[in-house]
Amino acid sequence: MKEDSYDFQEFLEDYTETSSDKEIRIINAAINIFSEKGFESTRTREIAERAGVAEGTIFRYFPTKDAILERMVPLLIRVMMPRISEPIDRIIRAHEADSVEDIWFDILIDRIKMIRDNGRFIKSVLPELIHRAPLLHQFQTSILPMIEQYIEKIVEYGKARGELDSALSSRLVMQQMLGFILSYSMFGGSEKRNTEHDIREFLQYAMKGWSGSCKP
Amino acid sequence: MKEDSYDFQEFLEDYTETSSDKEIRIINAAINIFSEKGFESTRTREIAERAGVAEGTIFRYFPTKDAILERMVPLLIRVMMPRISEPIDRIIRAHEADSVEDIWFDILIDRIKMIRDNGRFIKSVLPELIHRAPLLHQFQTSILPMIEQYIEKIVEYGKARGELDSALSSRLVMQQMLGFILSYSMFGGSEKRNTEHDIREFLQYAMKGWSGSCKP
DNA sequence: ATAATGAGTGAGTGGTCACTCATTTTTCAA
DNA sequence: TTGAAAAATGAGTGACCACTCACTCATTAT
Repeated sequence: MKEDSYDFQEFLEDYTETSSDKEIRIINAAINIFSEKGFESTRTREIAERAGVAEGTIFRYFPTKDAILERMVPLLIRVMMPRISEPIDRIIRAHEADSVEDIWFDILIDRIKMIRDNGRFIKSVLPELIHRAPLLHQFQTSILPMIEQYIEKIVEYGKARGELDSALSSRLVMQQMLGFILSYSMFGGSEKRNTEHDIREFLQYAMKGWSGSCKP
Repeated sequence: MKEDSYDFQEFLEDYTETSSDKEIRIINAAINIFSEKGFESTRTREIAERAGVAEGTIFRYFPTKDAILERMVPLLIRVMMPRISEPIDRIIRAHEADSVEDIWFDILIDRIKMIRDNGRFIKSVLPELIHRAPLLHQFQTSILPMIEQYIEKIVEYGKARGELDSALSSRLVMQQMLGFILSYSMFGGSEKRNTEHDIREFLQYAMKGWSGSCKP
């Protein structure tokens, strides 16, 4: 039942514009407890205790308990955005050097690492969005189109290099990539597997299917 | 905010051994409200109202509110089990007739249909398992090995027919299949897409990658 | 030295909610 | 028809919890 606490302190300082130490301590505590027991089962008293502040202090920074969660969503978006755009931008920089397979390898490694590193943060926010349509919508409309757009870029790049079938739709590729990341993070990653090997294996079969030419 | 109610009445009568009409009406109401607002935000009063019974009646059949959820998990397992085993058994019956691709097509069609048909049921139970390790474990240990075992069977069958690469691991196939179903149900299925076409498209590329021989 | 400020506090409050139980209604065997 | 047991009821209850507010006190301004 008892899990260790993770410290997002420094991390949060980079992503919030607040200078208040207390506010960050409150969010930090909330992330940890939400991820353990979920939003509804978490008591504001508990957040205060773990943050080392008085319960009243929470309500100086957040009008309601709900507001803590609402504040986390844009924060999660801000954390994920650069983790999505940076690797793709790396590709554009090293444009002609790499094969599409190598590009995807780097992206998948990075994405699975991100989910592991920020697992607690993601687990504290995402499950609560299921029954909160406005927050879910906020999240989806800022993250999904961005991913879509970047995947499209890579697919076009791969087609231009002749590495991908010209009829291949980027929607299908996105589906496959999201699917792999999802199922790997949910089921595959729990055991001590060799992630790099698993990704290579997945990509070799996927690329063979997606390639225009046939190299057996 | 307001969603229609679905009636699992008949459906539940097949899967519970209870003969009590009231108990089924309570579970039916609980499924609907849990799926709309989540377990913690649901009031027992509300369940009673929608079930058309008094609040006290709930506690004649369930010692606590938690027990309603706990009762749902084996129920969900019982619903999913035959939906997983039946299509595979169909394959074994029509053993030499179909190609692996056609078999998988039927399975994916069936699985995505199942998620759509039982979406409300699944949505009412699964999100609550995230922070309830014992229930999650109960669910995982009864569903996952079964899927694993059946996928393995099909992969062996495909290898024997020479349709699949002999080095292909069934773990990878399961990951891909789960991934497709997950991401399709979460993101792809919301728009009015042609599901059969999408599945065919996915399978054609996947099979091309997984095949031992090379037929361009 | 004194006053003003406001972040911080935590006991208190009003409302909510899961669960109880005394009472009423239904069931059904004799 | 009757009466005893079982089922159903819903007002009541105590515990709990998000949020409030009167007060403290360190810091800054005068």
